[in-house]
Amino acid sequence: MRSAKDDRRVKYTKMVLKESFIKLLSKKDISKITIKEICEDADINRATFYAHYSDQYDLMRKIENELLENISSYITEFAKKSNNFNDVELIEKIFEYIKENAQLCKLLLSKKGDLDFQKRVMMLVYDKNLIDLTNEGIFSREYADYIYSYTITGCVGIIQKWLEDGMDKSTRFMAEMIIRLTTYNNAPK
Amino acid sequence: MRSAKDDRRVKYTKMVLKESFIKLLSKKDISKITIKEICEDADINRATFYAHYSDQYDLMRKIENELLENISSYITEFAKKSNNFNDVELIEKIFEYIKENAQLCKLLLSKKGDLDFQKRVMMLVYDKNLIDLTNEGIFSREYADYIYSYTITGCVGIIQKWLEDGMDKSTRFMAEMIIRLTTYNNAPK
DNA sequence: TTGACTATTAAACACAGTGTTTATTATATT
DNA sequence: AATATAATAAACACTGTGTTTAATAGTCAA
Repeated sequence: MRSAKDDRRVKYTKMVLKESFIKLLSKKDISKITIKEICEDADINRATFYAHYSDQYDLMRKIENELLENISSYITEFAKKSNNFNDVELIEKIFEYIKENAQLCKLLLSKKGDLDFQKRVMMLVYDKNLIDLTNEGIFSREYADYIYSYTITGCVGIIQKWLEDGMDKSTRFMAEMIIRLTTYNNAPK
Repeated sequence: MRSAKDDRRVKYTKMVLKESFIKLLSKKDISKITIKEICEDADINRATFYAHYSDQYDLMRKIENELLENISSYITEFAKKSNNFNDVELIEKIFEYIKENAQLCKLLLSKKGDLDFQKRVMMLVYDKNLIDLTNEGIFSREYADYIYSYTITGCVGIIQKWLEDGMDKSTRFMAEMIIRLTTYNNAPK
């Protein structure tokens, strides 16, 4: 069962292209990065780039999706190993992951990054693991949807600030704060 | 006191360039929009574009700043006219402005827009007019900063959802919800 | 290790858009 | 009406794009 995806050459090509792209992204905005430039840095033929990606934005999107998958399995792994954990610990895991992968995360989760992607990261936690506000009957349906949006984007803002400040607060401090801020008890039925 | 800014020709040039750019932006991503394309649509010489803007991102930034100023004066105007108003009414004004300028606001405030700009819009309200959480002594300084980030970006998320849903909730409904969500009473000193 | 497979390569291509300059024309302001 | 200057058309060299070609080199399964 031979697949191009498993070919060492392909793996190498994609790896170095991603590395060079990230290196460039830390220096300038994606709109100013050219494909020629990425390929020269990676020492990969330009035609080869086009065999895998349509442009720098496509490459970016694929890096984002990979990060998303990595965070997801990181959390799943944690949930499997420890059979007794609470919400704070789970959210702490997210912060730990970000800290361990700070270089990339700083680029993708900063205020210059793509908000839609950042929301998806937050949804990883909230969709699967946290209290469903509607089911608890605290809020009406129409309220719950808005609260969900508020919570998700609010958390994005928190993480951005944490990254901007050089991640000086502990992961535990952050996780506890998030839990506190996202637990509402002051809205009408 | 003659200034190039006041020249009718300049005003016209800038106006049609902005119009064409916004028209294009509603059809495709800014990264796919070329200066040649903008100029052809606006029927303006390309050299003239460069006399005013460095590229499409520069043009975008200037449109954003203008919108920001317009919202700001819209609010100031309201505050001047009515000598008795509360926070809900003030926030309602923001929603009203967005509704009145839906075409542009949908582009700049949507999830594809620039988060940093969107935060600045939210700060217009929060910095000047709403309760200073720290001063009230409810939160410690380090908490207050994070709560501020959470609140600002959270509000961005709410407005995005409102726009995505076709602004079907009333401006009053939205304003009251925002007030309710951004009034915290469950954090430690 | 061999042989089939295929990813990568260098080179070339036409093409589109960039950013700037030049002399000329058109318009605005006082 | 005179002066100032914004906008223009045309041309420029240049950079990057996306694709194609035939040759090369690396990979994997038997």
